[in-house]
Amino acid sequence: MEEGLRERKKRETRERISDVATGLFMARGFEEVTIAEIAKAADVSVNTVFNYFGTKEDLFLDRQEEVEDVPARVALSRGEGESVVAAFRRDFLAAIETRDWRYGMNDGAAEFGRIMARSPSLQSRLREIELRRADRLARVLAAQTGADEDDLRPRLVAGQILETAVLLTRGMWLRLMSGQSWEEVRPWLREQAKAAFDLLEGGLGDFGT
Amino acid sequence: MEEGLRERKKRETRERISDVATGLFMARGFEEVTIAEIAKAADVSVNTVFNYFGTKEDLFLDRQEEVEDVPARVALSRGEGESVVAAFRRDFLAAIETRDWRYGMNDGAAEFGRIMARSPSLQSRLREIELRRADRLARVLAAQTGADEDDLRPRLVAGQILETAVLLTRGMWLRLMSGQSWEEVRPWLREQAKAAFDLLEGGLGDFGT
DNA sequence: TACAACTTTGCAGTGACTCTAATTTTGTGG
DNA sequence: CCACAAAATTAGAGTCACTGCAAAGTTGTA
Repeated sequence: MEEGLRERKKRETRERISDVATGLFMARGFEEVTIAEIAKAADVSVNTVFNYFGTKEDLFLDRQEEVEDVPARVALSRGEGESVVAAFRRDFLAAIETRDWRYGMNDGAAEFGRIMARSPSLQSRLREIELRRADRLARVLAAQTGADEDDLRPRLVAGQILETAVLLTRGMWLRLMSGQSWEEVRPWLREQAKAAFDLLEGGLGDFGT
Repeated sequence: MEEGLRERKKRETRERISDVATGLFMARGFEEVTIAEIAKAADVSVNTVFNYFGTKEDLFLDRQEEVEDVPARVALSRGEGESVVAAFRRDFLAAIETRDWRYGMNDGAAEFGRIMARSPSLQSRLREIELRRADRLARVLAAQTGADEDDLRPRLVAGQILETAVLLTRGMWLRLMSGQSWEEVRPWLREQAKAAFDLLEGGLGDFGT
């Protein structure tokens, strides 16, 4: 299937807008940049920006949406007899070693975190994406375990696991943002991830007594 | 300490605005009502509305914010030797029997849920409140267990517990919204709550194998 | 080359929210 | 009871994300 001129132009325009926007956000922060500026810098009209991106937040969180089904895929592709928690533990610990961008561990992480931290609307949008991730994971788990419609457990399991991953990631961001290098953060993250998944696997039990 | 005329008027104005707004939202939905309408109906200027409520969402979620520290208090007031999970299980199961409004189990729950369900911005605001609840609970837990600054576990425990409560509540809302009576929903909620807290207490272990 | 389909644009809104400068209302000291 | 300060309310003008529509431009196709 050839990519015609029309398709190519559309892709290019979309990428140009996204790149220009990201550059401006990085330089000056999310709230401080208006869509009108982005449009002008990308040499398109404001309406064209909205043709490609439904909201301003989408301009920044584009790639997060793309990987909305990552957790569901982790659950689907786990080994025979491997528990769900085990699969996510393995995936997350591997991500630490490879600095997987799907978990926000790539190079720009500190800057990404700084921008997120200063914009409530971006944070809220990210939470939305995480919510959809959890819902999708829950559907996969429900199908795999044959749980019936009324059973909340698949959704609970999905929620617990993703909440764990989110909190680990948030901790990582905070440390990167405070100026620590990735090599300083990595051991902490490894250790906390292990503790977190242990807690998840073994339960909160008598925590706090 | 007397309540002077000024204080009384302020309180009355605030309540009038909040009541008028809630009434309009109930009748026509959140997005469908403008602040200008609310101001006119409450016989104040638009600016006065913003004097009392920072955002439109706050007009509806006023009471939720008031009880932002409920989970922290549950943790603080638990019995000697009682685990955190046990305390929340107890509190939640009790709430089911008394239809505690703090857990959204009061009479207007179905209508409340319907309005929430149709407004993404309200949902996002509620998530924010829940986030702050979890942060506050985490601080209490950290203090109680003497966990050090780097230890994510208190925040993880807080997150897991509140996520559980949120999902139980969401399930309840969905059922109430679909027309089921409270008497039909209650047994389901009891059962699911027990299962949920069991899962939380004992861990996800080999779920999904 | 003509025509249909699609993309981009301009224009005119709407509505939440902000800022500033009046104007009104309330508490207080003489 | 009367000024005067402090606080509350208001009007007015503006910003910005986002929407809807119709006109203009571009691309694929017969």
